[in-house]
Amino acid sequence: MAASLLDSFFRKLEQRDALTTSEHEALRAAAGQEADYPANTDLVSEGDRPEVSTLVVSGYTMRYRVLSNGQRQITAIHIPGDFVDLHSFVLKTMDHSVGALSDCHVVRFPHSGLTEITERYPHLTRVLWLMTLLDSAIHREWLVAMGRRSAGGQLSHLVCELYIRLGIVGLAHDGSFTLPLTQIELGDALGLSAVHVNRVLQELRAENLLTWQNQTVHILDWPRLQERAEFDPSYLHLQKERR
Amino acid sequence: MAASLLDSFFRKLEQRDALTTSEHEALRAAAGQEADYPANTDLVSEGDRPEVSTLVVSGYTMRYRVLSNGQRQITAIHIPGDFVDLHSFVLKTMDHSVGALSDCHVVRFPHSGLTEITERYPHLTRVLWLMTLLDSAIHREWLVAMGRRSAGGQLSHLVCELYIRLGIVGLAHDGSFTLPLTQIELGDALGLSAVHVNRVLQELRAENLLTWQNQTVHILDWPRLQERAEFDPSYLHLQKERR
DNA sequence: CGTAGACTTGACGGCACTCAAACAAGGTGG
DNA sequence: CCACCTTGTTTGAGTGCCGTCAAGTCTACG
Repeated sequence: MAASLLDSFFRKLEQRDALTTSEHEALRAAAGQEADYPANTDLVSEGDRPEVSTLVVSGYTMRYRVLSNGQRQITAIHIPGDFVDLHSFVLKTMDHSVGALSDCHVVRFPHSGLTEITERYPHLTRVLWLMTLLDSAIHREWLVAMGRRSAGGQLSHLVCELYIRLGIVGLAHDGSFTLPLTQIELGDALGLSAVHVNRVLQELRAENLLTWQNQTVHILDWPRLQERAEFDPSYLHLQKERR
Repeated sequence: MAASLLDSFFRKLEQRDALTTSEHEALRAAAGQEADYPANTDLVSEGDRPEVSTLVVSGYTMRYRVLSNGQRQITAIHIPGDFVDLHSFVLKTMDHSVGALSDCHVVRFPHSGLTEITERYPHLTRVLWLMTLLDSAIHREWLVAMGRRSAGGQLSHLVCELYIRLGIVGLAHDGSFTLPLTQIELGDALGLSAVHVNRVLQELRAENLLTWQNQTVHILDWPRLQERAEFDPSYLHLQKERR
């Protein structure tokens, strides 16, 4: 039998806390319909008031906002096991859009079921809360990177972060992982122009830190890449704790 | 009798949802000791594992991280009525520090009491969750501003945001509010150098958009300032909703 | 084999940084 | 009461990172 739909999600959870059997069951019971989205389509749009929250099963997604002059800023990159809009369960209205970077398979959790979890499973509620706070911690780290790191440091930092996050759900091995981003999209995530992204990438390659071809990243020197990025994974809260 | 300790907090909550009397009571019961912090001291430090979460009663605070080269990035500015580290209740370990920008008075909520709220008051739990998600939404907006707005737009945007947030808790009137930030701190929040902050401020003054003296901001032309910032307050989720 | 999308390279310009010094204001001690 | 110091703001000069514009290359695909 194929891996369960929620496998990546459970791996992400179990990295941070232990769930009971009934909590696992409650989550499985709350899962609703599945859906597919081709690359470059929106899963949710700014202004929407979703009645469901969407968990990525496979594929890469992003949160983004577009300014009136057409400029775009990507504020988060999501991977399998991530809820892309769990916050809409509480915030109600989407203040940004979520788009598919690659073809995606997702499963939807009706808000009614999530409400029920908050009524009956306080610990599980805190763990779901935790999932949204991890996103928040990543936002903060991106702010630090954008505001105070060089372009090369910022890009290195993003690679380090994704390598760790993908490793947790089994999508990174031996320094390699898939990353279906064009250089334009990368620029939109880093707040840089595509041209400059290209040049910075070349620098990192020249320093023998990594290669990046065919949507595949190979990290050649993990310790030196971490140094380059001043990467400290504390903000990903990888320890198991009783929440 | 003076205004209650939790007044600003309740105003912030009531802006987004209606609380029952017993929910109000539960929050009041969860409040613990009060404390004072002089300006330029830390309320919480990176790496701490607080047993309490801190609500600002009066004064301004910030969240920040310092890089190895001494550069600092401020990732959030907090005002009265804000929890500065409610997320530590769930995340357990602080991945950044919280400092006082001015003299502050705070009240602490032991995590044990918050746990109890999550066990007995599901709706109130969702409202507390909401408070952390508002911070998250602000983080995203800062990311957009840093990545894709001009320095002048970014600074204008911050002023607009603070004006609205301070208005909710009654600390902004007729376009004016107190903001105890030096230009260095402002630069650390915007990801700019202090020198450049100074020049951008002069531009905004020259455009007759605002004045900024003695830690006091006067907005001279709110509509034009909003335009300059492309400010859309949707991300502050000001509507009252049943959460 | 032609086209579209992504990547790459070059020239040039400007926004924002650094370094440095001058100015303003408040606080302190002689 | 006034030197003196500290902190914050302002101004100037020079530099550089990064953006824009434009063109050319490479690859996938029909």
